[in-house]
Amino acid sequence: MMPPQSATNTISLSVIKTACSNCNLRELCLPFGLSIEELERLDDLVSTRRRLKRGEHLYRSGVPFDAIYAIRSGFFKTDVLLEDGREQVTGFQMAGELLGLDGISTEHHTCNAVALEDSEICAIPFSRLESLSREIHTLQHHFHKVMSREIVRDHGVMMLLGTMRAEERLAAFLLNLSQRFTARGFSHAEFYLRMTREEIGSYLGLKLETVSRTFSRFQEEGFIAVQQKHIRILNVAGLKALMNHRG
Amino acid sequence: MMPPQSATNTISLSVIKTACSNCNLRELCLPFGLSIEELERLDDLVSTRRRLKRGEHLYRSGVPFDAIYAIRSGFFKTDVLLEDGREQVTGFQMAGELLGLDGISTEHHTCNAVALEDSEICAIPFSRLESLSREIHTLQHHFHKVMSREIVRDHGVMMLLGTMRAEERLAAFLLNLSQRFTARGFSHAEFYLRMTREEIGSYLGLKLETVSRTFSRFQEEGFIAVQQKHIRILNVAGLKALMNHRG
DNA sequence: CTTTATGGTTGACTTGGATCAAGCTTACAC
DNA sequence: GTGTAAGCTTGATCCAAGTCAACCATAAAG
Repeated sequence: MMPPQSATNTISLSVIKTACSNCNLRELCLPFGLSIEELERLDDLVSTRRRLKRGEHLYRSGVPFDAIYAIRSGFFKTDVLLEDGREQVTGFQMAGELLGLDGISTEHHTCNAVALEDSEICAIPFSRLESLSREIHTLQHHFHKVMSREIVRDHGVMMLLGTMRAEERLAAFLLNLSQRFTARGFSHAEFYLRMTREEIGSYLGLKLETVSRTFSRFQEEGFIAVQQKHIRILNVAGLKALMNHRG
Repeated sequence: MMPPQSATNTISLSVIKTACSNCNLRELCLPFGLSIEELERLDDLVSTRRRLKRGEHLYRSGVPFDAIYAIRSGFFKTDVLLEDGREQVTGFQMAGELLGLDGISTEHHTCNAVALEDSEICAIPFSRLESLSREIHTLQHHFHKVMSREIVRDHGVMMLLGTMRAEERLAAFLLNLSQRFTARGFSHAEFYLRMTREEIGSYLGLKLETVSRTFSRFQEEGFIAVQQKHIRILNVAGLKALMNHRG
């Protein structure tokens, strides 16, 4: 499906709806901290919108890089594939988060980004982002913070994969999702998983059976209620306690 | 030990030696791709040098961030600690590589950086780096590439921790070190490990005994010769082959 | 030189999570 | 509706890596 083409009499409304300055995610996304005038300059840059169906790739490993992407709605995974077919999911991204930072390094994307539900993204041409951030200090600094935050997040994943047991990994995963849904105004205690057990397993360095069994165990112990992809967190403290218990 | 204080008659020599423009690591480090004039502007910024003894911290998790650091000589590890004492080594860094990018996000460092041998670093005040990269496009772009490269590296570590077996992890680790030593003009086949088996294990998500046993197995199979921290790689192809064999 | 501490190796045994396998649930295509 | 495929759950078994323990190597301190 193509982005809606505006008829002449509706252009202004459509433009307003597309702009960063009117996006309700702006405090989570790249515009964070910008003034009104600065925001308007960013609007010029973020002109391209694109809708993706569930299962569609936003980009694939190896393709030339020229833009980063802000998620306007929907849910994505990024993954890296080894030659022998093994997959590592490197992250799950939701509204307001940026995709594509991996491509700056070599000017080619180094992972795949796949929509896990129907989604909408804003493309931000990278060379234009660099020019603009040479002019707008706040934008420059915020962009640096976003990249750095990604590095810090990655360290957290390394910690998880390197030192935690299956229960701890899954508890950390659920608490992280919960916290991010909350930041977006959704319930912290109830949500639908957009990814399969296999994708969760790949992200957490576990097999899908282990993910499934661990969910069941959490349910037996009253920490959560699971029904396929529907999760209710019943005992946040319990999940947190799981994580600081032994190595 | 303090950095050498120059007497008046030796200042110019000392300054020349300290400058990026005369640093033999410049093609591996931040100055990559800069013109002579641009390099000289970077020199003004990278004024502070610091020596660290083996075991000394360059920074600690939690301390305010104000500079990133280029390694001029030596060897570092970065690690993250969990409250219960578990450690995850997030990387090993050598000459020409940057440390401290994790601190930009929250304006506080989020990991520890420790010298694994006597080392020397150049401190680059971050706000001045941002100003200068608003003026020098090449510097800005290269800095973005360096941050992005770190993200890509982290994805590689996730792949390693999430999907590889002990043998594959250790082979990947040795090949990575070898390749980085080569890029610095050292032998690709013979080097001293600066870190303990425990630190290797922490980085690779293995226990020190497993690291030790896997080294021994590699030796039995003729891939390497190990004597404590001294490593000779005898069969690069063999190590590479280990990695693409099954999941 | 000897002592001591830190780090490395190796062996015996255990275990958490993988593997293999069967059956179940849900959603969608026809 | 019914059939089918994809995804999830659960059980039985296995094995790679962890744990526990003893001993060895090297380097620094006295």
